[in-house]
Amino acid sequence: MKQFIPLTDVTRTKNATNEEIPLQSKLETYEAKFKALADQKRLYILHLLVQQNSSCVCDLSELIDMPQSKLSYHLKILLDAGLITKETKGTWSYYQVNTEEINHLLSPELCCLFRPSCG
Amino acid sequence: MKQFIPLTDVTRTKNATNEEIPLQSKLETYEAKFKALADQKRLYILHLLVQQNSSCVCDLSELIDMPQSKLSYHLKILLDAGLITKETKGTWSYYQVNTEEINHLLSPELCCLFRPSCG
DNA sequence: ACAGTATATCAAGTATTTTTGATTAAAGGA
DNA sequence: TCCTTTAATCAAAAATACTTGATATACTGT
Repeated sequence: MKQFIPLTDVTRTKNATNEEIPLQSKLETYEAKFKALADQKRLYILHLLVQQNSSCVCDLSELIDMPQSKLSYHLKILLDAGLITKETKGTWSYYQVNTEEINHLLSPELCCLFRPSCG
Repeated sequence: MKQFIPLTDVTRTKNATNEEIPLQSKLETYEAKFKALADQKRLYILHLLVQQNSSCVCDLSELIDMPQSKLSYHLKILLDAGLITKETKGTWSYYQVNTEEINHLLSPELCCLFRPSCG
């Protein structure tokens, strides 16, 4: 599995050990993040997750009317891209939007789509 | 071909005729835009375009070392998503980044990747 | 221990996207 | 006019991504 690199580390242009991050690896990271966003179903999952604040797969599965295996597949893509986080409690997996990451990536007006209050 | 809808019309939540834009059609628009960004080659093309300010296909083709037909294919995807604009002069097609659209879509720090000066 | 629930993963099939090389059309210059 | 350049499009092949249904694992409650 591809390792999740936080956006802050990419936009800063230098990583923790003060080395320049080459353009190529920046583009790879962005590609993965935009790929994760490049799907209506996943955008809708993000939208639902924000409104629920935190939700397990089975609850989401009913909200979005999507078979469990399909939902897990899409959640994994969002997770690997660092756009959501996962916390496991017993057999349940609770997913949450990684707001900080979304804010680093998207414009304020677009982030709005992923906030509880506004449309 | 899918019609380009400016982001402003989507984030405003109402269109010109004051009708609510349903979530579904917003998500469709975003999906198209993120799909266009979800590719290393296209991100690099955007990056080059910003630095050149304006460039024709043949010049870009040398900069990026990519066959012409492939480049035209990717440029069309960016164009259809409204992320770049095209101006034809004789046999030449000059492409340019649609800065306004990029600014509406991406965070200020990310937009930085698509500005002449910074990284 | 047993039955039931939650979720991840797998393999196969399907669909979509990308690449490639060729062709076409339109414009410029000798 | 004829040759060259520019760039869009096309069709086929190759590569990716998504869907589906089944299976496996781990936990819950009785």
